[in-house]
Amino acid sequence: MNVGDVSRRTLADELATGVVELIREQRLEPGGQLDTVRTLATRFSVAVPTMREALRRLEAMGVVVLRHGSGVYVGENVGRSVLPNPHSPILTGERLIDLLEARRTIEPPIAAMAATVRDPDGVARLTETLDEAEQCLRLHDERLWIVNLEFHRALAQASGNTVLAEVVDSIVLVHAQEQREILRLHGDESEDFAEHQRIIRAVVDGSADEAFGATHEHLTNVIDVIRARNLGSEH
Amino acid sequence: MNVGDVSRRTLADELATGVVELIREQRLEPGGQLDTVRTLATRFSVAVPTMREALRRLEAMGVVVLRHGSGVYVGENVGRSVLPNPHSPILTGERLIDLLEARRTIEPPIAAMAATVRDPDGVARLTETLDEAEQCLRLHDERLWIVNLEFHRALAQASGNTVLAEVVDSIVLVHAQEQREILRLHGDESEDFAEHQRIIRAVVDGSADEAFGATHEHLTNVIDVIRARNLGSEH
DNA sequence: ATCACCTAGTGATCTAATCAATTCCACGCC
DNA sequence: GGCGTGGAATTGATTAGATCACTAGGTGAT
Repeated sequence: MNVGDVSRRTLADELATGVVELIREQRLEPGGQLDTVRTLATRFSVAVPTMREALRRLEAMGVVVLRHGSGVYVGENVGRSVLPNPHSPILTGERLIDLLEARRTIEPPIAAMAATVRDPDGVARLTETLDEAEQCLRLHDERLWIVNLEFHRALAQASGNTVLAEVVDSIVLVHAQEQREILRLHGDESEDFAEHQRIIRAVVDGSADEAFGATHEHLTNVIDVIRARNLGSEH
Repeated sequence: MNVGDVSRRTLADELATGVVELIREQRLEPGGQLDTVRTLATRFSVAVPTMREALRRLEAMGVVVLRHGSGVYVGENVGRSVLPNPHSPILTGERLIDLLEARRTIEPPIAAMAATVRDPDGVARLTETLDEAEQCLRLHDERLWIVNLEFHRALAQASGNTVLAEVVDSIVLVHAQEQREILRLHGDESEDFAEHQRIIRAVVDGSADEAFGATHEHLTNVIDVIRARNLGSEH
């Protein structure tokens, strides 16, 4: 996205924009159904493969979903500003540290906001992920790493700031495998869980400073573990 | 991107992944040329329109660029984790405040990092945007808002953290028009410029606290202006 | 050396057909 | 009457083939 770019746009690009505008005019929400590919092609006076190219663009952004045999639907990302790149390379070394340090920069103030706002739904969702994590711990369920991702996403949503929520969502999801590996390297799931508990308690108590500190400390611990491991693996 | 999603993938989706892997195998950098669409289709044993659909997906992410009459090239976003959604809705009201508050959360620590790191190239680029902004001010060049965007992007890059740089880049670019309107509503370009100057001076001086404070104050000022304007326009 | 023109290569779009998945409806059985 | 199954219709997915539009490189003329 180049602000001053005046290069010629393809028809597929124009059509993608046109479809998004149609979604907006029809006030369709995520999950809502659009016209069929063939009807959209007729509507915009183009061939079906051309409309398909446009829809593939939108599909890549999660703005639409094409269901074989069913139709075209509005995707969850239609209102989003920031997206994860599903083709992002696996982060290692310094890039992985960058990721964690970025999270350590962004997530503590998010936790403080969540403690300040104390939205009942946000808090409920947070507590829910904690319950799920506890169950995974008890049952030695390897889905724990997924539940941990959900915890961080829920925390960001509990901040009440949609842009920050999208940012954390994007970072956490696009590097889900890395997060999985990080939990493995951490080696102490119970301690990780306890740190999440401490963060939630601070949010529930409305203690913004404690929430900030707990989150910062939690992510610092993670960074330290990964740093030590990286140094180890490079000898 | 749903971590646990096991639904059937389309061929276009598989091909998109295949092309990205090819880019990686061939160690192509942004700007590097891939095989032609027809050759790629042959290589992956699919029809040309199917390969085109896959490439449209990748084009939407900025991972490839299709140049009419020339060929297929690797795009700038090939290594990125976080992307702006070019079809994002224009933010207004509370969503716009969310955007600004997100920036106020993320950018002050970024400025502090930039002051700590004090990378010569980063600082040079920052100073460059300041010179450009000064020129725009002097000549009453309306491109000032673009240069201001560049300032914030350069600041994020000067932090040395690639993930944070991508996040700021995404936020700032996807909502470029809103930023333009914000500068207009601000009404005092010279003051805005002076605040940017103060931030850069702090970075150059290696004063992390001052950089943090100056950035925080700058964005708080912007938020206050927009808040007052929003309250005004809703009566 | 530079500019203009032409050709070949390559992306862009179209037409038309067939294949594959989903949904809906009708019929039969319990 | 309700439920289950099968088939038809609808809709997305992919293919094959053709034509159009743009770019890059090479050659010839000035």
